[in-house]
Amino acid sequence: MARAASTKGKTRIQREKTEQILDAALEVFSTYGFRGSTIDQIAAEAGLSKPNILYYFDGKEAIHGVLLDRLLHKWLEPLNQLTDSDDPTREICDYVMRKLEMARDFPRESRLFANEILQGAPRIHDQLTGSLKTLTDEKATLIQHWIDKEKIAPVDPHHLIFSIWSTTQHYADFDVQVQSVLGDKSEQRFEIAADHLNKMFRAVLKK
Amino acid sequence: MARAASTKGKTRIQREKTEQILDAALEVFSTYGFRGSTIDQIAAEAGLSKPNILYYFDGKEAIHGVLLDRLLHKWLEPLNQLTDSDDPTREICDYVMRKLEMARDFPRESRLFANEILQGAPRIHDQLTGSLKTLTDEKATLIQHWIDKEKIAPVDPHHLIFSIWSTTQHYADFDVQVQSVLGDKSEQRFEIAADHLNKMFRAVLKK
DNA sequence: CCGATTTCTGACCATATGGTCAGGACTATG
DNA sequence: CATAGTCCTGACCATATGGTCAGAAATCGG
Repeated sequence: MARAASTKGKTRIQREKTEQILDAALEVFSTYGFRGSTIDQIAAEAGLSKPNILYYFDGKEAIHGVLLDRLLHKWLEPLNQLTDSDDPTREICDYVMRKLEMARDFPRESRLFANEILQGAPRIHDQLTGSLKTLTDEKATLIQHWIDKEKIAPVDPHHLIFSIWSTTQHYADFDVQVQSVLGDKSEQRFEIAADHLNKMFRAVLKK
Repeated sequence: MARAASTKGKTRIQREKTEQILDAALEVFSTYGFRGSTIDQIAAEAGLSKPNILYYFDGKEAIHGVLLDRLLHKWLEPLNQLTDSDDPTREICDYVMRKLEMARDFPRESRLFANEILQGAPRIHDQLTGSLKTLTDEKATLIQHWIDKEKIAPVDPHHLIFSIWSTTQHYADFDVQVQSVLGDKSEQRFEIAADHLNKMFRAVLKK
């Protein structure tokens, strides 16, 4: 256990440096994945020395673990907000917009998650089959209710959710590709994406 | 230059071993990304010694390069097949199905590509802004023609293509997550995905 | 079956990397 | 301003990793 980490967030310096390190680590891990990242890179990004990093955290794995914990919480939040409503289409489209905003505002978190999943999710497999599955099943049931009440068109709820996840996260995870293909029209990519996805999911859900 | 690579694919052994190495490398690189993979891993996967690997290839980078070259060719193929037709909706849905089949049959290639893009596409940036952009622009123009002729509903062609890419590749790149969430219903995931995506894109394109 | 060529290996090297540690520098507090 | 505790560093270590090389082993053509 790193000397400082145990008494978590006690002093001002501890709080500041911890955040500084986590921010740098997010930058590095989200780009190169866990195995492709080095403590030296994180140290350089944070403007600290390697031993200083290891003064605050037990090691590379520990830093990564904290980031994943925070991430998963943040990740489930938008879906959590999906609740029953008189206007299910609007409710679902609002969810799509929240996810797209996350892709725009927190692309590093999205890429960290993508990297982890791509590599087989060795460190978050339990959460995937646990809290993520539970929440997804719950919301899929809600969507099925809407279908049963004939408020939206019949769609497979789980795969609808997959489509929402994939289309929105694409703008974070594959941003390099999106910008390359769009060229000079890249600037407004999120506005146009919002319009497009809104249209698309409305069409899918329309009875 | 590796002694064998220069006289490319001359002898039988060279052809066999080269393929053996590339297959092992695809397995490793697609899982751990370029920086996270080691020659030792590739050697172990291929059942060869490290120096033997380096007898056939100039180094880690060279192996990765060959894989990316092959990948990009394979990647552009399904989109290439998108041509003018009396039934644009069917034409586009066929493309969606081809992409989904690729996600199912060549998940390693999809993940290799995803890893490369996630890490900022340092090695294929030129192809992204070159051949990929050219082809995508061309097909976007075709789609725009269909819209102008009022054969399909008005959609942003580029973002429609992004939606196709993301929804289909999701089943390869995020397969661990998909299976975790679906649980025991994972078995038929590709059949249900095909049905769902078919419905979805038909709804989007319907006038 | 013999010499020439190709294929393969163990031993080795330089560097990178995760991590440790003794002790010095700094800071908050009485 | 003394000092107890916190914070930080240079030097160091063990292992991992990309890559090399001399020569052994296998293969091939005649």
